[in-house]
Amino acid sequence: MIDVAIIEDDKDIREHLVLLIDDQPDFCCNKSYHNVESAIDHLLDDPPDVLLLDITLADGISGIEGVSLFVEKEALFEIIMFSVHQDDEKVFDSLCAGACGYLTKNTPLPKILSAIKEAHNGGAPMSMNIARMVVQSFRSKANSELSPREREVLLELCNGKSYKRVAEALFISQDTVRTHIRNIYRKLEVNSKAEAVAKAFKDKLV
Amino acid sequence: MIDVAIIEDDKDIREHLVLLIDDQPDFCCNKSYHNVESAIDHLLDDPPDVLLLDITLADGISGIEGVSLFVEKEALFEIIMFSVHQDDEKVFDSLCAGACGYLTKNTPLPKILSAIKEAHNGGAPMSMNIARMVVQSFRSKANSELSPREREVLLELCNGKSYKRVAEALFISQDTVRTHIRNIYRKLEVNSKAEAVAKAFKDKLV
DNA sequence: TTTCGAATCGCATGTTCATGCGATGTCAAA
DNA sequence: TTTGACATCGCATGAACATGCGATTCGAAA
Repeated sequence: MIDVAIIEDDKDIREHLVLLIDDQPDFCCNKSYHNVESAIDHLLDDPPDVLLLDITLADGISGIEGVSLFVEKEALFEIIMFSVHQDDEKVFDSLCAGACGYLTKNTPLPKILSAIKEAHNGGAPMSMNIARMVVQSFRSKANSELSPREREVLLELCNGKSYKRVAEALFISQDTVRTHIRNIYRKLEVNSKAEAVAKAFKDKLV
Repeated sequence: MIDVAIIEDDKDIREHLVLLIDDQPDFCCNKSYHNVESAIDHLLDDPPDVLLLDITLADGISGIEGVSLFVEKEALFEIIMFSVHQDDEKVFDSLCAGACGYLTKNTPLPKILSAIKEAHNGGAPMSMNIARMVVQSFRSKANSELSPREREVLLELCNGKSYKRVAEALFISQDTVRTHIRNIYRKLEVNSKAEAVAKAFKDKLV
């Protein structure tokens, strides 16, 4: 028996979902709220197993801020975001904040139910295209304008090494390190170590 | 009708899978190989829709290197990794290389089939705990030992700004920037901009 | 066979940075 | 009401870095 809570500002959707979910044999759903403010104390006191959380709440705390709040307070339940949006930003912000899943609102009931089960069993249910976005975000750009040796040098920089220590690590002179870094800067269009390191992380060269 | 190819070094598993998948109404599976080397030319010439790729191949090119190869050659099919392993490294390396999904070998046939469908329809099928690992990897550590102002300064550093430009951006003197950075270094236990930036990215403070 | 990128090394100069030691004012918590 | 964290500012010095202009060698591609 999975105890499901819902925060959703649209009354129709909310009540509809509550009825449908509560009607299922293995689910119960008797905690529903129209915003985070009215839910938070209650949900912390009497935690459900899984929370379905709308992102776009009418006013006050947004769904994403809500996730952060629950995580800060060390809430015990899993949070699945429920949203019409599928912009990168909302998705990644939700997951960074601590949601374990993300469903778009067009998800049919059976999928919602299996997502809730999955979240409760330690999974990370996501709508198909959301999952693809998430996986895509890992793909490294493998910036191949850098030579192999330059990539090695950049990697050392990303580990915080000074010219001297890079030289030691790669068994070359500091002057050679200097030359490689010069070329790296030209190719990456930067002109400081910090910028090079930042670019390396942003472009997933590491 | 989804055309499935398999690279798997264990003869029993391979032949078993081929038979099971090919037997399904909406699937065909007549491309199976025991390693990447013997598959690559054929799969590039006559691409399937989806490739199930074992990670731990007996010898030669590993499954992960295989993904990189196919991606380099701009192969047209989706790749689902198929592995007994669920170490972070193998999973993330696979996705970084360009796989769109990751199944553990204990996955029952119906799940394998729906994963293949999902991959073919633009999804990113993953075993439950793999998906959770992937989602967890987004969670920001929100290192709160830094003060708000220090976080702002660090953010500017991550954008590659010099002390002077940070000072301009935050409307404070260079000396104040220096002080903040001093404190950031102490708290993050680093002693250079590059290290601080690297740590900021690694710890997802940005 | 010549050209070109990659990798190696050297030197010199000016800039930026790291770090030591100060200081003041505010605001909240103890 | 005193402590302590935060934010602000200042100065001085040595170390690290950025960048300019060289150079040689090697191997692959043209």
